[in-house]
Amino acid sequence: MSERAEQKLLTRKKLISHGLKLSADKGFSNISLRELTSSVGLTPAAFYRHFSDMEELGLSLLDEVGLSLRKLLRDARKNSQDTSSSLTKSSIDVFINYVNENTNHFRLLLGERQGASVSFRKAIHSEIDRFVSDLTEDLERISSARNEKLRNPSLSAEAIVAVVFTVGAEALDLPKHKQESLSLRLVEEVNMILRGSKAR
Amino acid sequence: MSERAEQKLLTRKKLISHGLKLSADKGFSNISLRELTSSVGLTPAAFYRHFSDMEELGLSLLDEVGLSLRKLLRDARKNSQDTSSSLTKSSIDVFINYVNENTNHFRLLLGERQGASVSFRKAIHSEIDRFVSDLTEDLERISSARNEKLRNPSLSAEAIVAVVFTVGAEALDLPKHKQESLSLRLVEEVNMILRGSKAR
DNA sequence: TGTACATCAGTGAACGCGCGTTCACTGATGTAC
DNA sequence: TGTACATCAGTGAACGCGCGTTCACTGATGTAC
Repeated sequence: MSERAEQKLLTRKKLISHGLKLSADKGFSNISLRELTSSVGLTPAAFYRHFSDMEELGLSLLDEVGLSLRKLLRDARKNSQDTSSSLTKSSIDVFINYVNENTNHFRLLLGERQGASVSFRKAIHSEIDRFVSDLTEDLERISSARNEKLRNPSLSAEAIVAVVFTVGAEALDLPKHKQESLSLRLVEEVNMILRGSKAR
Repeated sequence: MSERAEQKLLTRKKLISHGLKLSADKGFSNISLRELTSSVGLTPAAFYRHFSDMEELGLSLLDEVGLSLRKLLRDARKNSQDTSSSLTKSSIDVFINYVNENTNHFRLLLGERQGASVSFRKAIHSEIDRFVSDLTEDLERISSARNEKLRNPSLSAEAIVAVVFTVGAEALDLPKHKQESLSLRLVEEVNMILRGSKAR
C-alpha cells in the first residue's frame, strides 16, 4: 500500500477509535463533528475525506463493535467443555470482563438502541439479533450433546441476551468490586432461564 | 386556586406533555429548549418561570411516567384471579397495550437509560428498581397463595423486567399487527423464567 | 365598590457560542516519461 | 535518475443557523384600604 493510503487509513482508524471513546463518555448522538476532529488533531473539514457525515461514522463504529464482541463471546462458549452451570459462569465472566475492558464498545451498543436515527436503530437491532442466533445455535449444540431437549432454544436465547445486556448496562456504572455480586446474580438468572427452558 | 396560579399550572402541564411527545419522536436529549417552548407557543425565556433547565424538566417527566406505569401494571396484576399462565398473558397484554397507548412515556424510560446525565440515569434505574420490587412482592404473594415456593423471587422479577422491557422496546418500532406475535413470544419467555424459578 | 400599588407569567430583543458544511488552497506523495 | 505534471489528505477562512441564557419590559391578575 502506498504511503499516502497508509496515512489515510491511519487517520480513519483514529477517527473511529476517538469516536468510540467519546461516545462512551457522552453517547454517540451527543458528539459533534468538530469535537471529534479536534480530539484527533484535524480540522473539521478533513472529516469529509473519510465519512460523508456522522451517521456514516456511527455505522462503522457499530460494525467494529458487533464483530469483535460476537467473536469473543462465541469463542468463549465454544472452548468451554464444562458442566452446565460452570459453562454459564465462565461465559458470563468472559462477558463481564469484556464489558469492563471495552466499555466504549458496549456503551455504544446499549446507548443507541433507542437512538435518534432509524437506520442506526435497525443496525443495532440486527447486531443483537446476530447475538441471539449465535447463542441459539450454541444452546442447540450443547443440549443435544447432553441428550437434553429445549422447548424453544431461540426464545431462551432471546431472554438470556435481554437479561445479560440489561445487567451488563448496570455494570457500567458500578465500581469493580460491586460487579462481582452482579455477575453472580446474572449467573443465577441465566440458569433460571435455562432450567425453565428444558422440555420435560 | 387563583386564576393566575391555575394558568401557570396549565402552562407547566403543557410543557410536560409536549416534552413527552417530542422525546418520543427524537429522544429527550435531542430536544432543545427553544423547540419545546415554540411547540407550546411560548417564548424561550418563559421556560425559566417553570423549570431551571431542561434537566429539571426531564426529571419531572420521569416522575410522571414512572408513577402512571407502575400503578397501571400493579392494578392489572392485582385484579387478576386467573391461573398462572393466563395471569402472565393478561398482565402482558395490559403492558403491550400500555406501550401502544403511551409510547411517549415508554420511549423516555428506555431511551434515556444510557442518557448523558448521571442524575438522569440514576432516576431511571431507581424507577426500574421500583418495578422490580413491586413485581417481587406480587410474585411472593401469588406463589404463596398457591403453596408454591420460588427459589429467589427478586431475581425472577429482575429477569422478567429485563425481558419485558427489552421486547417492549422492540414493539415500539413494529406495526400493530406484528406486535401480536411479539406479545406471544413475550408470554412464552416470561413463563420460561417462572418455570425455572420454582423451587422443587 | 373604587382606587392605588404589588406581583409575576410571559415578552422580545440581544448576547456570544459551537455547530455542520463549502470552498479555494497547499504541499507532500505518486506517476509517466 | 531527473523532470514535469497529477493526485489528494488536510488546511483555514467563511457562511448562516439554532442554541441557552440575560434582561428590562408589559399588562393582566391579585391585594390592601
